[in-house]
Amino acid sequence: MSILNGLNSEQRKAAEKIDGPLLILAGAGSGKTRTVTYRIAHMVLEKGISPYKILAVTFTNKAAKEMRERVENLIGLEAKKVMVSTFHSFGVRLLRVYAAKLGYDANFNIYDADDQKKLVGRLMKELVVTNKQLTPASVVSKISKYKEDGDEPSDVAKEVYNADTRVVAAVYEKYAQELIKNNAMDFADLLLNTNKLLDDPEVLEKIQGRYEYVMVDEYQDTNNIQYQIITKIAKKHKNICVVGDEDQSIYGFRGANIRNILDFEKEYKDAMVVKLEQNYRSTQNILGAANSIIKLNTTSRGKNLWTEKEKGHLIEIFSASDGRAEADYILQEIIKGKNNGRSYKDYTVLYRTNAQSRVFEEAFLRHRISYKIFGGMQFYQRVEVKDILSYMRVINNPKDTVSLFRIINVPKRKIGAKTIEKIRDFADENEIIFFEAMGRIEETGLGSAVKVTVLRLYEMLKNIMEESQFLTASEIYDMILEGTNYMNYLTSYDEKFEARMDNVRELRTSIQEMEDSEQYEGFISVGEFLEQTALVAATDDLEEDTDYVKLMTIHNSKGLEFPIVFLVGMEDELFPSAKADFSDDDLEEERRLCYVAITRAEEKLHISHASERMVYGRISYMRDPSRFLKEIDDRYVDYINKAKVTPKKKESKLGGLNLITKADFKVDEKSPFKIGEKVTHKKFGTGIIKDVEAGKRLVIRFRDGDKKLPLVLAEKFLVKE
DNA sequence: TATATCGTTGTTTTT
DNA sequence: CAACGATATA
Repeated sequence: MSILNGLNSEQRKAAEKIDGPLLILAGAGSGKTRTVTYRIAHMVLEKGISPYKILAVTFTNKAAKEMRERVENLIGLEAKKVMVSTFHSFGVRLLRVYAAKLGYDANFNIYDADDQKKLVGRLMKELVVTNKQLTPASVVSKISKYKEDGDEPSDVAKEVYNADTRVVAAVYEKYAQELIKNNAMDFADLLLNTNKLLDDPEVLEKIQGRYEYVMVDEYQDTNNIQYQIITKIAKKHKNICVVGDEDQSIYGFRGANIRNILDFEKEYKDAMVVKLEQNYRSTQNILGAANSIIKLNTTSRGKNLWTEKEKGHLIEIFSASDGRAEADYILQEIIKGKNNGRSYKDYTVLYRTNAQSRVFEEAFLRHRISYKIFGGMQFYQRVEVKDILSYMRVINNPKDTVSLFRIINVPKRKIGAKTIEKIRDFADENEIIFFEAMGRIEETGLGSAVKVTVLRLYEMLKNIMEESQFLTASEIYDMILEGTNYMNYLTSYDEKFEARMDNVRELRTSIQEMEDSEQYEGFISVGEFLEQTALVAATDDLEEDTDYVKLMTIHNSKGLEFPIVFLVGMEDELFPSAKADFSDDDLEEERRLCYVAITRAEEKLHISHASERMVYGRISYMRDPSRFLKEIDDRYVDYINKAKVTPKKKESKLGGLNLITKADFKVDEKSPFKIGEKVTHKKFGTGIIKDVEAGKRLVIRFRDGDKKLPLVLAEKFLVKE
């Protein structure tokens, strides 16, 4: 009697295939995690494979934790020996061991988007970047793209495409050097450097030798670097099992390459492919609606999701007059449900952008409905929390100037830009790090008052650093708060200081919780704590049993399921996003996102849209219902208050992108390219020609902005679709 | 060097 | 709208 009897025939087929490449195409709600966990259990219990030899990679900590727990339920404590990890934590773990091979110390800090922006901003200032189009954020995003594609600064420098590229290349090069100097890695580095490490024969051999069986979850969302990492590890034994669903690939903007899953069989000719098509989650109507939308995607391989469940409720579509009315409708539905024996925790609100959470938050607050928002402004990113974390980061890694500059004058110590510059110069001259230069402040020739404050800060930090190995993170937190008198500083920060103080206290609680957890048994080093905070994901702390309404973006909802779902803000230019309006690839990704949203619902799905809504603090009028709404087959939906037909007069929307209108489609006979045509560029991807300037230059709207291309070059680099 | 005030700018989506 | 940066003034 095999443990696999708990699976259906297809799931079982997948779970039994242990050796060689395996592709599991797992439709939404088809028992993917069940299959994978049973597969692991089968390997360990029935095939006698050592759990140490198994590596399972997921995208979020929550998914990793769930997988670990479910394997543990099946095989007990042996489960702890299986390496279940996210890509990023797996990378960090390896990088800590082999940091030196890449010129890093083991205690490197991890930079988030905020830190990246700060550093890039600093470098742009140093390089005197005058182009106002290039903001730190935009440059960071370009650099991240390069990294996701595996392009080094030198690769970018070779491709001297235009002035912008040259500037970005220069910043990128400095940025890369600066990261090493600061002993810090950004998110992309965690993967990129892991991948580099695996080029080292010693490391590769060790990893390949250890992990004979590799599994990857959510394979449709792997980027090119993650693909390389997995390919290298699995190369020796070829026991690679990837699980995914091309219809749920929603992270293209972050470098995810849907081709990884689509081309798996080409890459591994002897791969077994198993399709899981029975859905255990949703009713027939919900599945029908989801299927009617996704079949319009050209990247969909086509699958037939089916269920034994009943037809269930029709999908209710509500047309609200404005955003407020939309929130009220949802509020009423929840109150009604609550009176009929449902709980808050049965309800989830899904939206396209984080900003949309606000109006619901206000409604729920007014009516004392308990709720929790996942994602958005993360706890660890708040100013006051980040301040304390920055102190910890300096203590963990004195080379980290991004953190050091952040806190050097917080609380106010009268250390300004001038002083920092002088200390920096001194540090450069003497080839020491900035922090050590602070300790030798006497030699800098700065004014005596400022010297005293700098030295006092240095000594405080140095003190904690020296003891830090023996101190647990909460003790270090206490020393920082005491040493800086931070709470006192907060009282005069702004009118929200009380909430800020609460957050700082909550940080203490979160350290304490980790410290007390089974994993750490009372001691967590400051480095370990920082690592945790850097790698948390929005829904990692989602608790199924707590009775609150959950609110999150559709992206954050992936992999989760909820009894009753409100899919809100279903309007063109919001969903699909206005920024996805110009290319088919983008539109298809938005459609997949819509598919993900619909398939989260188990019993009932509400979809709503509003004809007016506050956007950027102004009211946007006559908003059209989302085109995706029209794509749902009518037999699955119930319009509970059919929208008033609004006159079709397209005004140019405030803020956001102006859509290309008919008036733009004038024809320039001389040019082989016409306005409105779709073109592909090998670097920028698909775009739409917006303008043909005097027959000389094309303005093309690509995914990451408008580009101007001289006709001569255009003929060389552009391919018409 | 700190603070006050004004103007600009942006918002997809995230490990 | 709100967060952030640039500029002026103490």
